[in-house]
Amino acid sequence: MDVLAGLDACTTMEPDEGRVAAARDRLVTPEEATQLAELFRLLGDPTRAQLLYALLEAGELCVCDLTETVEVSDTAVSHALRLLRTAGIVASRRAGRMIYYRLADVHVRMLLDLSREHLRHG
Amino acid sequence: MDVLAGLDACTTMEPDEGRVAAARDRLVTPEEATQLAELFRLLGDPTRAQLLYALLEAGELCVCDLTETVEVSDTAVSHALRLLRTAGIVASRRAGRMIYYRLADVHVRMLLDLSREHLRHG
DNA sequence: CAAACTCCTGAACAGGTGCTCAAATGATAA
DNA sequence: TTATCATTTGAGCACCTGTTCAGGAGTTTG
Repeated sequence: MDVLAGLDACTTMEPDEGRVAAARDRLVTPEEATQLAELFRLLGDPTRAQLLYALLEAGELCVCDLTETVEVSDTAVSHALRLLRTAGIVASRRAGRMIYYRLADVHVRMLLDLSREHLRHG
Repeated sequence: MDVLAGLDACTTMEPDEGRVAAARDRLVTPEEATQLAELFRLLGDPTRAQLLYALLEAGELCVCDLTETVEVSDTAVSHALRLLRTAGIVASRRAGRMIYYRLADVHVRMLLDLSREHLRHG
């Protein structure tokens, strides 16, 4: 594989506005990388990951249901959910004295789904 | 949205081997969730994330090039790369006294790519 | 009202993480 | 060989993280 394959392309092709724009879109600044790391960091804990995959399967679960899916106290689950909620990874809804959590958006679902595929067929 | 939408389906439809098998494939055990968390944890550090996105853009880079993309010492970069290499996230190749690193497989590239999209259009 | 239930908050602490420094390894050049 | 370059390794340490415990807040039930 050519070490500089991507960078050498300009010696064999004329500049192209479309490709240039696409390359600029691909660039990730240190600030963006840090934001992405923050997202991954939140997914990168066994307790939180189990909660998220439980929500991926069930759609929506209350804290007491989620507590049964992991081996920690309900307090630890609550702390974990607060981190995920603050980061916009999950959303919550009150119904009586129970609070139901769900994955916040389709991107999070795709991320969890793709990662599961990576684990099994990577 | 119905809280138990997924679970109630069996009251309105006959069992279906295809759907049952698909549901079983979707289930993530605590052990799998923990493995996935380990993957996310490794992506969840600003230094490592910057290195990975640099590799995503450039294809292949030596340690000295990678050191220029982050604000830490070459030693810290080496420690970070060892973690990623041990986990099978990056692969390395020696050429003279330089060692070139690249992303290990297409799944990692897709994961980084999808996450970048999440950050920008989520 | 009080009791019961679900969930959240703050404090404290053991354990883990990522950094730098100093030293070592492997490879090329003089 | 000796010197130099690129990278790795191990030690030490400041900082961060996730947990439990104790207590509080909001909601329904008797």
